[in-house]
Amino acid sequence: MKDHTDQAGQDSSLREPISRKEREKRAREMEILKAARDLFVANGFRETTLDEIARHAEFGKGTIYNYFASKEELFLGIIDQTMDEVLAICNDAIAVPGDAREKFLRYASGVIRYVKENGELLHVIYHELHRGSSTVNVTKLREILDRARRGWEVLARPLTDATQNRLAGTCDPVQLAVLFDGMLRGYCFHRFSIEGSQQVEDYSDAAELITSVFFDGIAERTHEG
Amino acid sequence: MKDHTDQAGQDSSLREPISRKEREKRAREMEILKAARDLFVANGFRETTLDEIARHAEFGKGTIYNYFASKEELFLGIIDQTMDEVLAICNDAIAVPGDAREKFLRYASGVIRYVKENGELLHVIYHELHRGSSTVNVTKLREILDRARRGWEVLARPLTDATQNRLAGTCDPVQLAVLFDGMLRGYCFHRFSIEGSQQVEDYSDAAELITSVFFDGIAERTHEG
Amino acid sequence: MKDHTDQAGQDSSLREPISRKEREKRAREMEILKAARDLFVANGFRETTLDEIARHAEFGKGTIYNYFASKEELFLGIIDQTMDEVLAICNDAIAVPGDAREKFLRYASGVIRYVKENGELLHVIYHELHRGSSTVNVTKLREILDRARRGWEVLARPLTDATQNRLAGTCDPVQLAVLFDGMLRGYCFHRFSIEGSQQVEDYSDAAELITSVFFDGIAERTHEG
Amino acid sequence: MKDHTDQAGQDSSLREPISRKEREKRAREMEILKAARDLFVANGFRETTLDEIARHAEFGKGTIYNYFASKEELFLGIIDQTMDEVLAICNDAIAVPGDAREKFLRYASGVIRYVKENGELLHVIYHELHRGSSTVNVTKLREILDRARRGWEVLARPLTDATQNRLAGTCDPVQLAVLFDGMLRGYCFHRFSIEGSQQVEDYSDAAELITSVFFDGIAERTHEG
DNA sequence: CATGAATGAGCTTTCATTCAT
DNA sequence: CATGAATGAAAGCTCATTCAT
Repeated sequence: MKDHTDQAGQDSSLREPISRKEREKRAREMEILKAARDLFVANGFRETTLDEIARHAEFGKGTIYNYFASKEELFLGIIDQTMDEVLAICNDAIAVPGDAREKFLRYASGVIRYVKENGELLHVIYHELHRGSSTVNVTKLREILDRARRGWEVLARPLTDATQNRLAGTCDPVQLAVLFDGMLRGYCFHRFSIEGSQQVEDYSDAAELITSVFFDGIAERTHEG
Repeated sequence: MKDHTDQAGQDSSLREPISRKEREKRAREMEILKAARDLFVANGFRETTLDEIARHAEFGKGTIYNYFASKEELFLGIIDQTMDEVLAICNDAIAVPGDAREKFLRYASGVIRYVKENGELLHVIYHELHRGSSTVNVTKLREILDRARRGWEVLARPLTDATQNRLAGTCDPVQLAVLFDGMLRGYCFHRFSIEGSQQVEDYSDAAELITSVFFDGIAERTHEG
Repeated sequence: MKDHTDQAGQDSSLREPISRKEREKRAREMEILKAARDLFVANGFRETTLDEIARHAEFGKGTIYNYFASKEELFLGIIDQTMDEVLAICNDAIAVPGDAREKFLRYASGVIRYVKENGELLHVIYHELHRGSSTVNVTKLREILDRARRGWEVLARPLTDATQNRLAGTCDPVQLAVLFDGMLRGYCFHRFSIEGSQQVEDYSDAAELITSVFFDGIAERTHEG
Repeated sequence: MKDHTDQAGQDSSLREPISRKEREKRAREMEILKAARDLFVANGFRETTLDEIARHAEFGKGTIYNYFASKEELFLGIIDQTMDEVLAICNDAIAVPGDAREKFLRYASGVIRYVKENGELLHVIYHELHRGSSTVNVTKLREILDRARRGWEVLARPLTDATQNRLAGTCDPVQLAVLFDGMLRGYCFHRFSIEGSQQVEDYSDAAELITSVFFDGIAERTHEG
């Protein structure tokens, strides 16, 4: 049995040849990222000290530097993580069977749930991204922005079809995806930050509303019938 | 005659009791605000130092403190200014004759122009507001958020009318205003920050697009006719 | 005639050759000294700002500099004043008819009253004097210390007489004056600063006690009779 | 045997559970206190900068803050030290066999030696204490003053006995201790600060003189015999 | 002369980063 | 590798002094 387990371990290691050491290293890296993320979300990037991160991650301060070359790199690691997660939401949404409306509905509820759980992480990230912080590797920054763009491109895909989007051909579908995203983020910021409603409510209504406004608009259809 | 002159003097002094000194003081205060605003927009609040502000404003560091009790107060001064300006855009938009669509179109182009000129000032402000930076006077903070809300309420007014908004009665018009604002800010962030297109283009197209999406949605009207 | 007038002027100048302007100047100087003294006593020298002094003296800050070249000079002015007052107490005491004990009793009550009225002024002065503050003109400092010494010398005078002081000849009378002064200042510091008894009490008891200890000691006279 | 050794090890660790690290930490803390004390004595508390302290202690500025939360805390640490040392002088004096005179003689020479070695530390401390610097924790301040009082109470103890003190019953013995202390401090201030005689002289003469004045007074005993 | 706005050197304190253990 | 004490550059802020009015 023991051998078998080992072999199983080896099998998986054939795909990802990760030794125990390597696995532990990754695990510790994740723990650090988790701790830092919590604090960045709660207090912002500049406002969070490495002492706090180390204490919260239950590691020595020096250890953090064995995993991330600087506080900035640590932040970039979090952005990487986040970008992956957001991209996953996009891909998940796009995989939903049905028309664009259903895919966007899924995206909307995915994002709202994510913001509810991760707070202003996206806000903090965009804030830091925006100010091309002098120290950040410009290459790295471009790469991150590219990944953000990729999310919108994924969302834009169903909108290229004229049956899904009456504006197809007249305007950039990515643009439209950006607008949808804007509504979502506007909604989240208003609801979670300004109004601060933290009670666990159903937010599928909100997702429905936003999707409905996006696809149908709010105007009375006077010309119908 | 003497009385008359005196009274005339008093009359004008009632309207403009502002001495040259006072005027110069105000002017310098505006210069400082302008310099600080530039830097806050470019680099964020925390990342801007008072030395930089002083240098950029071409004043001594101490002078800044003669006008604003702290860096925080200076920032609050900028927020005040900004809130006034944004509220002015709202009121200007609402005063446009015609239906809600025309008012929102005006608001959209107003905001886009404002962001083009002032950069991500709003973004920076919301970022700081949100984190309720410990030192900020809580009363002051609430007051600022109230003023933000007031802007949305102004915008929401034309949406309370069912002829303007098919959703009137089913959802909060302020919510809708927030969504519209979200699209606008999403658009601006995408265009000015991410893509960084700074060339002076016409952005009435963008305003039209956003307004159109908001009122008519992007869906094909298959059921028409 | 001119000479004469001048001389008369000089003569009277010893009494009052002082023009209105000069008189007003002196008066303003005194006002500034008074205001500064109040604040130095209350808060110490370093802790008192020139803004406070100007406000309390009801003069512009620049005006202070027309009368005193620096904050330090202002402080030296106060020291001058104080030294004069303390020397006056010494001289007043020494002029009392009777033996040394009566003179010292008068000195003691004079000092206690002075400290009661002027608070820790002497303490503040000695504190600043002691640390040969780098900026203080060394000549000025020596001069001040000389004046302090002069006070003790005045007090020491009646102690040079062997009928007044059994130790005359064996120890320096100035030393003894210093010890008496030490008791006085120890008493005042303890009573006014440590215990903080501010109620207007009679302090002739204290003066009597101190004088009595100084002249008679506290030991039981077992060998009397 | 093993247990025994272990236990022995534990026993000694109970008495001295101080690791090398801990010992070194204490040693560095002492070094910082020593450096700060030197400078505070020489220049006063307000006039000493943390840069100077760091330089004189041969530590980085930040290191000081690893040991003391603020300049104020550092000063309080010094006060603690000093109060302990002064109290030790009191207790040592009181433990001397013999009558009050012998105890006070010991106290006098102890204080003179202490002041000679530590300069006007006490003067600086009292100066700061008195002005109840706004930031100082009031509780801490009261505690310090209580400790000062305790020293006087210790000294006052032998004076409660009527055979030692002809004034017992008529005046507070603590008061008398304060007067003795005043003479001592007056003497030290005069000798070490004003006159600045730094040569290593014998000062038992001074202690004798002060004690003699305190117990016997300086008056000629005309009524004797 | 009186004034007080402007000034910048200098203060205390924080914190990302290094490195000896 | 993990650690956290040591570090000093850099931050926000104060205030004695100057000088144009």
